[in-house]
Amino acid sequence: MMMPDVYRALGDPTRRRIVSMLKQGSKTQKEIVEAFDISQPAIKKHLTILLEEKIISERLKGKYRIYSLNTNSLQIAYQDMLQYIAELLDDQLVSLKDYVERGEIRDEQD
Amino acid sequence: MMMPDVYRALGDPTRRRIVSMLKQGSKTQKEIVEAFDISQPAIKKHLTILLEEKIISERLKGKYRIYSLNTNSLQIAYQDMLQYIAELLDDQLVSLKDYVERGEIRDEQD
DNA sequence: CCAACATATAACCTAAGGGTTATATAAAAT
DNA sequence: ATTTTATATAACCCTTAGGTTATATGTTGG
Repeated sequence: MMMPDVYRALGDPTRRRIVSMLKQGSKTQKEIVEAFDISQPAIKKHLTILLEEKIISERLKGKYRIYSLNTNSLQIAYQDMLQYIAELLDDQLVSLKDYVERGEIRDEQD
Repeated sequence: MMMPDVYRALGDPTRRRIVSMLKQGSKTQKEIVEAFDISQPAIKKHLTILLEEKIISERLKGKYRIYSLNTNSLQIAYQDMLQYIAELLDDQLVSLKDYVERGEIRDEQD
């Protein structure tokens, strides 16, 4: 089991479309398949990846599989990214300091 | 030339590590290479991709190439992703707004 | 000038990603 | 009980991504 990777999950345009679809509400696999031009197994693979990365969740209803957004994970992903940017900006101040201190004299390394 | 895709740039863990390194300050290619277990050409490829997506920039200093974060672009990149996720979450984002306004996160710069 | 160093580039390998078709399985409908 | 429907799975193809080694190019120090 690996750490959920939102970059992996959302890195593919088809998966982003699926996720966007699910924003409108839960959908069966069949409904999702019909919304795309690609085959059912291909869609299934995308769904599996989204499940693995916890972006969506799945429940059974008879012969149907119903997929919905996992808002919890998305929210966490969102916060992680915000945090990341925040840290970046903070460090940037340090970096500026670093630049001033070390200046252009960078060829005296070893 | 291919479609600029921030997920492409940040989708690879090695590239994210490089970005994290550069958060600490500018580095020569050599310094970056030495921080990883992979070969110089491999690192070079990652740097090229980050350059293409404008996440980093490069300047020459004699025989050295010095890489630094393009803070603005990185920020925009993350904001794009955040925007996407935010749209997915819509109403759920109230608590998040709260979180942001608490001042732990500064998502604007001067 | 020459040797050493930093980087660039070419050629190649392998694994993974995204797609396919064909077929198996499970639930529902007839 | 059979057929239809929804989903799962297997086997395969093609392209790309990420890595390698070997070598060329450019810059600097001795």
